[in-house]
Amino acid sequence: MEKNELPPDVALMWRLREAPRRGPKPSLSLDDIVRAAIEIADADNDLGAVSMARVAERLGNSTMALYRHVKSKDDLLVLMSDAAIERPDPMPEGVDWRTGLTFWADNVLAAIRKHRWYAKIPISGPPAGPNNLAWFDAALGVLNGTGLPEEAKVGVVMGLITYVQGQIRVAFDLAAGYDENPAAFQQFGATLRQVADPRQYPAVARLVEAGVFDEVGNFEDESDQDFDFGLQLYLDGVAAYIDRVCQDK
Amino acid sequence: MEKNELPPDVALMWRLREAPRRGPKPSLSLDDIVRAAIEIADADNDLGAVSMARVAERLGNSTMALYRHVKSKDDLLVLMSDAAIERPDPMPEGVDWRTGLTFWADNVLAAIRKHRWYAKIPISGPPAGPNNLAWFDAALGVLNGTGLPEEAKVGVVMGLITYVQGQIRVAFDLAAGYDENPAAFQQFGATLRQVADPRQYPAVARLVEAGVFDEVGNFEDESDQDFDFGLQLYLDGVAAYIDRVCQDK
DNA sequence: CTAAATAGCGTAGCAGATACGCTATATCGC
DNA sequence: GCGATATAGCGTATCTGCTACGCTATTTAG
Repeated sequence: MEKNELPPDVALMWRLREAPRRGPKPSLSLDDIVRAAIEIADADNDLGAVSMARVAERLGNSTMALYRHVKSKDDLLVLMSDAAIERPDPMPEGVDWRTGLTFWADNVLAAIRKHRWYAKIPISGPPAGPNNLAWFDAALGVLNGTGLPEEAKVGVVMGLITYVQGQIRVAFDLAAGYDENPAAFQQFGATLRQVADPRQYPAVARLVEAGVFDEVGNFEDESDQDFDFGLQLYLDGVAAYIDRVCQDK
Repeated sequence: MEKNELPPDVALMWRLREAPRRGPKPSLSLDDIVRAAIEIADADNDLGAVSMARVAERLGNSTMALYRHVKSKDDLLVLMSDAAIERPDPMPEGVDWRTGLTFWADNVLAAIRKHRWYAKIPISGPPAGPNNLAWFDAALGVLNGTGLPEEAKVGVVMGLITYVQGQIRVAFDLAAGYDENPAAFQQFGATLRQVADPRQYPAVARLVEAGVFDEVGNFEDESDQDFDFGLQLYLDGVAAYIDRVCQDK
């Protein structure tokens, strides 16, 4: 298996292009481009604000110059997503797996909260970027002490990733919607009250009756609490699973 | 609280526009438009194929005619997403909560698998469409026999929704990527072998050593298995939670 | 010194969303 | 009935954005 058999986009992500020999010195670097794109997305808090023209403008270059460094805009988005999550914070020494995974999950959310547009980037392939891989590695490493077989570790981590990705999609997309139109959220209880016919939606109607939707607290706090509640339920399940597997040994 | 205080997009979704009095008979209906848009997205298996022009063409109308029925394309997307998930299958009689939630989750996945583009539609507000609400209601209803307080039911269901949304994002986005470029997936193991330096990525390197990425089975089957594994872990956690709460009583 | 490879860029084509205003049509109040 | 009025459909035009193509200048291999 040779180096050149790597798919070109992966090679790009790992910065594995062999140094070119002839031609003018590049005035742009891939890192500059990715950084500029991230800055634009951050500044506007909106992935839609990233256009090739705007990225080029920020770098003082022409639009088409970017295409010497990325194959397409989609390419750039993938590079942005790997760059934006950076690296996980170092895991505290000697923590048990449960503390470690909770730390990890909170860490992911904190990293992505800095770049809310992350949720909007299409996942087009396996997570092959260096930063993504570092996160994956960190989560796996936490399970080293558990005695789970490798396959099982992957399953547990995949489940965790799935849950975290769900939170990213649900909570961050919603947060973007909230910024755009807070009224829709504040009216949600009232809307349901009008629209949730108790015959068709008995369980929802009961919630409305119980006033569950009436107090509108801090949006982010609540979604963090919901996330943590669900996460702990999942980890309870993992704990039971570890007991089960290790008992058999 | 009057009917007219509903946000206009919500009113649209619930088809609550009062019958207009004057003007020509509409030759287009909102339902036609939404149905046509869904058919296009399904046929191309790609949300990007849905353009206002193409939807109009399929209906034999001009592009701009659509704008008499939807405010914007984003509006149309939201309507599509609520319409596409239809209603949940009726819950089998007398099932326990665990069977019920598993049934529900599998049901969601099956419903969305018919419309893979669903994952790409931005969530811009609380899930206020009639079909979405029906799903929410169904999941809540399953927990009726458990004795959990209303707030706790919401938490459990929100966690489940989060996990399911994660699966939708991860698995379905990946499936789309797979269709586009299967090679990237088949090479994934080999790619990691080259790129996963054991010093930087010890846990991943161990997986590679163990050959976890070597056999490439059926993509959808595997992702279903992963989903179910994680789901059962979560439900184990819910079971423990229910025990805890009901013991206190 | 010449050939080859490469960086940047100007132009242009194409697709897509949608604002605006026009025309025809149906209904309301009289 | 009859005008006033609101509404449906649509043609045109504008604006934004991605990117193919080809030119020029630059650098280095041989």
